[in-house]
Amino acid sequence: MKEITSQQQRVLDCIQIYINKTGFPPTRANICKELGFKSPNSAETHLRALEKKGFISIESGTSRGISILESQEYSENDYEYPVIGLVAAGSPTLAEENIEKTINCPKSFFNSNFDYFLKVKGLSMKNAGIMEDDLIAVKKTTDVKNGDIVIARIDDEVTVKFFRRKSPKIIELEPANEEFTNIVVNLETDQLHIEGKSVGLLRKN
Amino acid sequence: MKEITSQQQRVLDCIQIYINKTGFPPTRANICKELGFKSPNSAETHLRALEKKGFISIESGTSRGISILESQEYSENDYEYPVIGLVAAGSPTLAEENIEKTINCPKSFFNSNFDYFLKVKGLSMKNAGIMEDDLIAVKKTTDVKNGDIVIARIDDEVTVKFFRRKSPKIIELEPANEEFTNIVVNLETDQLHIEGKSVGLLRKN
DNA sequence: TATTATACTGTACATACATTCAGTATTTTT
DNA sequence: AAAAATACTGAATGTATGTACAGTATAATA
Repeated sequence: MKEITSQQQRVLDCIQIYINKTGFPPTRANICKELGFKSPNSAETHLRALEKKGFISIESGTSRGISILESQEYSENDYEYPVIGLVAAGSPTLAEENIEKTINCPKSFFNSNFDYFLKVKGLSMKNAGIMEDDLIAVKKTTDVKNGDIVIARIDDEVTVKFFRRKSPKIIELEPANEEFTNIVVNLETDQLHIEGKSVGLLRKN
Repeated sequence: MKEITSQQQRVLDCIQIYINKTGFPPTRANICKELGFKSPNSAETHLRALEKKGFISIESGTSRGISILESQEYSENDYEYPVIGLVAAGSPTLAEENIEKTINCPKSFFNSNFDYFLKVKGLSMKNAGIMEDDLIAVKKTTDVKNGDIVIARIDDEVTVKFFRRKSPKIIELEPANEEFTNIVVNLETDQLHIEGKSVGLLRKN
């Protein structure tokens, strides 16, 4: 794979974008229109160069016979899920400054849809198999049941715990680690926000 | 989305396969050749039916202007990874009878490439955050280091444990659970097979 | 029973497209 | 200093391709 020029990169991007948008590759004329060229031969020569350098293949005599090689194209069903660091203070928002990186995975990867990955700090849930730096797949919802692993926020403090409703007004957030104690929340005096619940876990080691 | 007929399904599959193979959709003539039709209009009418039922869209006047909607198409970078049940006896082979199901995920999902998912039985590694029914991403290799979580086989018994080399001839397989004891393997008297090592973990809850 | 959908063959044609040839100009490599 | 690569315009051409029209036949639906 030789070096690509900036103009050739523009053409390659144009092809990828066109495929993503339409489902099929562009013609020479399509590329010209997208990039402002006035002759189909402009596209043609760029395509030849890209083919020679191994970025694409061209099926000769075939309309739209371009395919991108070594492709980073992602499927329609995949999605770039943000990974959010579990900061002790503050709501885990999807604001850009909280996104550590993104992970590409199929939308139907876990049994339930989810909205983001939360990177775990600490070992308060270790007996539930949730270890430091594990990524919890979080579905944003307030609809949680007893025994669910929830992402809860009290004032500015965010934690991951089991959800246990003890009475209509008392909720306990239970860790899975003998070294931690239950957090008892009285809904009449304390503000409890359920940010979401865990629908899966991902660990890279 | 109305019901699809078996013949229309054949055409839809043909389109998907063609795209997977070439990178661009087929022409009417291509479909005819693949499926043995003798008139391009055979393909045409099927395409119209598929479009009417919402399976594909057709860009009129555009060569190869077919795109598959609500697509189950998987990207080039995705792969269907087999999920293998950890049966206490026998090597975890990729033979079809051992594959419980498959999971579609990007090839570069974990930090290292891997070959299959292993479904965990028992809690011998619970302190390492590996719980019953978790899926371990296994890379087939015999190149393991101290502290790696390995899939080891002694005779017909397969287990997941930490790998600890105690001396050139003694290897200990260490569980992560107080209720289990180390397995001491003397390479001179016992047959130890390292099937692979864990490069990640996936949990669906 | 009439109508619509399915499932084809076969012919024909306008146009969408790839592709070649002829130029011009700048930059990079040999 | 010559050759090759890059980066275009512009015109021309053969063919690849979508698509309409004319039939035939069977199964499903109203």
